[in-house]
Amino acid sequence: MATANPAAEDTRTRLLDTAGEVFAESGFQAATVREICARAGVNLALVNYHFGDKLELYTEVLRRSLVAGNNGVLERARGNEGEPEEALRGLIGAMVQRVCGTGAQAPHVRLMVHELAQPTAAMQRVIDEALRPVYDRYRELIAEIAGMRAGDDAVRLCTSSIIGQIVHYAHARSVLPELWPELEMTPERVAGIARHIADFSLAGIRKCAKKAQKESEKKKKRTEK
Amino acid sequence: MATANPAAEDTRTRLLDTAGEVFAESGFQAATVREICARAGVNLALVNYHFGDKLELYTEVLRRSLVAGNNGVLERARGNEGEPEEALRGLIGAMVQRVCGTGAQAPHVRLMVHELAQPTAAMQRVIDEALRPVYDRYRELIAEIAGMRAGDDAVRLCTSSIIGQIVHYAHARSVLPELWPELEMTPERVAGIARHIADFSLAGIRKCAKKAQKESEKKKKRTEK
DNA sequence: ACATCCCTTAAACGCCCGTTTTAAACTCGT
DNA sequence: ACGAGTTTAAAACGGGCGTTTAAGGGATGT
Repeated sequence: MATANPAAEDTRTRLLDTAGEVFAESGFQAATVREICARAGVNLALVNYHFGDKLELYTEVLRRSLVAGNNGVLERARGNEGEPEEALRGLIGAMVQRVCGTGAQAPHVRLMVHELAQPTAAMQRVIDEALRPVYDRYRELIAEIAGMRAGDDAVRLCTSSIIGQIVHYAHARSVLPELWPELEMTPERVAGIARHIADFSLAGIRKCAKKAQKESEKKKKRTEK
Repeated sequence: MATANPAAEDTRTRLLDTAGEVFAESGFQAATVREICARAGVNLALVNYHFGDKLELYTEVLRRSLVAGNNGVLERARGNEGEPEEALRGLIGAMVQRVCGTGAQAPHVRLMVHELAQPTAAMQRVIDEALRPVYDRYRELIAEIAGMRAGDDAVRLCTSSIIGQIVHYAHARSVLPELWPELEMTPERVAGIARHIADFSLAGIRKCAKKAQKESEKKKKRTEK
């Protein structure tokens, strides 16, 4: 056995990259092995030779995408320990940049959009490796800012509110140009969107915190009576 | 010609209803004519007899869904003219109920989710009849609340924030039970989600309004100098 | 009663899919 | 230099899809 053909790794990688693009465009079901191989400039049988079948190719694409996708998002928020508001801003900024970006990161997000619309067997892995860590990190930060516990319903609602605002730009990508024709995703615009979501959400979180405080005071009074 | 066979209308309707369910589950591409006919208990060829082909069946399903879907959403917000905040709360409540509802309205939303993930030729109709009216109504209300114009970027950002929060519950439907296992979509819970989004967003909108006011004052000062 | 027309049925067609097979080309240890 | 082992190429296979076709009911108007 021993040394593999040096071209083989190239072909395998090229196949993975191209598959990532095609799966990102069409989703797992609608993407075809023929399309992937044609675009990669490799033979049709290579998918089965290198990966066994279409599903394993997809799984490998998704695995690589998850590894590459999480790099930098959670880390960007780790830097500002002790300043939860700045950490939240950093996390929102990183995610918005990923979601709205038009560069190499776009396939990662579009893969997720398809996976959410039509989950495959790989969904559980996506949840555990990509979604839950981010979701939990948001809850931590929001709980700290609002002075609540990460398990509180109010914290979870705020978390959904923030994530919803961000991923909306991924899901609405195909219709936003119709509803907001002037919108162009320049770096400044992306930063502006992130700033808006952070400001908007911090105001919302503080409102939730006040509301919860009032209610707990009411409860206190009630028990005192 | 005159009187059509009464059974014909039945099968046509049954086909439409079943197709709505199947398309909502799988999307246009992944749904199969055979599955639809089998579930409806009708012959395979009837899709082509009654509708011509799969795409026209889908278009008709979508058309009916759009008609049924818009009924009540915008109307519920029309009642409170002159009180934009209450109108906004009503609009958010109606949309959340539709998105989170588990009843007959669920297919409508899921159709949209699939259409967004993988747009078909019917996308333009979806935008014009379902999305733009709601989007514009949000902009009107937000502009009124914030004291801005509906065309302002800040208003559009707030609109995306609100819509994003709401439709998040549609897109995340397949993963939310994993991330928030205790969540059950009881009517009270749905109402609570709507209330949260309204409170959260009104706080965000007011923050945006303040920010815009400060900036316009700064500009004023700058021009005075 | 019969002819008419709309509706339904069952079977088949052609196409594209994922996958497999067969043979040719290439690489590398000896 | 050469043959064993590995990688590529091309064609074909079986299956599921949307769609079509040709024939079979069944109520209706005369």
